[in-house]
Amino acid sequence: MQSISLEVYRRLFKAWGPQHWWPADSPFEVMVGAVLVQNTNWKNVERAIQNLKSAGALVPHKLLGIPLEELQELIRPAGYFRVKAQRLRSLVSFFVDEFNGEISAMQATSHDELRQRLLSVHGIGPETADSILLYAVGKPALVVDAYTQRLFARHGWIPHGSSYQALKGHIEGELPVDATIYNEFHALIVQLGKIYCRRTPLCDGCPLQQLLPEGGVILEKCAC
DNA sequence: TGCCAGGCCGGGT
DNA sequence: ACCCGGCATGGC
Repeated sequence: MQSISLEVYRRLFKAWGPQHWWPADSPFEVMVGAVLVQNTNWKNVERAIQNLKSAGALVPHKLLGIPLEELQELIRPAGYFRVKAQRLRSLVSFFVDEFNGEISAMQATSHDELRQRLLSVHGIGPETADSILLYAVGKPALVVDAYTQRLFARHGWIPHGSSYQALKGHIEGELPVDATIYNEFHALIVQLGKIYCRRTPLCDGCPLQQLLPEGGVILEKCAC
């Protein structure tokens, strides 16, 4: 396969169509969700988001005005609530202080500079930064998550233990530089992970079945 | 009933 | 440059 990433994209998109990501009502909600979903089931994040909405806290200055302990209680369902409450404050303070709380100010910043500045925020690592770049700001930043790493490594498409940057670069090099494509690519991989992760063998019905090595040795157990 | 989810940080090799 | 323990709730 000349470009495995593009082939994966084609097959998943053909099978499942556009995923309409990120599931949120506003770019700010995307940023908040990107922190809350760190190593956490999205179902739990939905509760936390709903709590924030009910409290009217899904606006930068409102969120920053909430006492820390209160913020912790609102996001408790998302897990790591003490850590994440602080991370939310760091991110939102950054957003307000450096961009006046306006997404348009982020869009006016160059991709590389914005990524560096996001990474400098406490609690924002490579995946969260890329999620914000892509899904909140609309920049063409490919998001690599645990599913993607397992999928590509277990099929031998990249070496085991490849770094985030290595995999991101590899996939970006095989796809058109297009935020819409990157958006769907990551969303479709997550969908794949939700269905075929762990105990379910990647076999009958999986859109990627025909990409497997003959006999499916590598994927005998699991796709992720 | 345990295991794990759309990571990241800090301290130690 | 890696490796590891810690962080926490809710679903299956």
